[in-house]
Amino acid sequence: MSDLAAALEIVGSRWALRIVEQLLDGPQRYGDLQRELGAPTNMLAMRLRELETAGVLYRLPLKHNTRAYALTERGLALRDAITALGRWAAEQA
Amino acid sequence: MSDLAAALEIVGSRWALRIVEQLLDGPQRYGDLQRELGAPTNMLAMRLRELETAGVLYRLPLKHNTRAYALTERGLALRDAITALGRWAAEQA
DNA sequence: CGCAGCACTTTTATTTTACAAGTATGACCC
DNA sequence: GGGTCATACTTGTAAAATAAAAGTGCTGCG
Repeated sequence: MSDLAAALEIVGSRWALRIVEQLLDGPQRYGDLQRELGAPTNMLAMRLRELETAGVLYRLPLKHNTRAYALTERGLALRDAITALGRWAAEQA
Repeated sequence: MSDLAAALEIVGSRWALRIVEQLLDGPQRYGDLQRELGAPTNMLAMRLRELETAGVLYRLPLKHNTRAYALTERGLALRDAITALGRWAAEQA
């Protein structure tokens, strides 16, 4: 399996990269992500679980029963790829 | 819609980026892509059609009834994003 | 004409995603 | 200490994307 294929196994599903992009601005809570992305809530929950076990992000406990999601170093390392894709879309003819 | 979301609309489906990656090595025929990628043939046909209308690749007629698929300039511009993703997967801990 | 290779299409099953509604937990208020 | 509220999910079901397998339509060749 090529490197690209390996990457897509982790962040190739529909919302994964968008979640990471959102978290590049800093840790955010579940409801914030949901509002910003407009992702279905069950998809968001599933992706967050997958990305957590993949070591891309982690849960950051806050007060009460709330928590925030934050990128690990491995998650932050996706910045280059995300900006590259964003730039590509932006440089439309 | 963010730039990233726009990019994923075009190359966010499961095989799209892998097809482009394969074509970065130069134009290839349908059967070659199929063998290299191991993609289902109906998916391959559908993605090629979509990527063609998106201006990422074009059909290059060869002899007989055969043709090759080649990247447009817009397709070639995806190289940065693809290598960034590949590098990310390769730098695993 | 019959056959073989290539580039697909069609059909059907399985998985993924979307949409809507419901549940669990704890804080806050009285 | 019971009711209400916000947050973070889960559950159930429908729609869509993907996978797997077989079939179709061209050439060109002998």
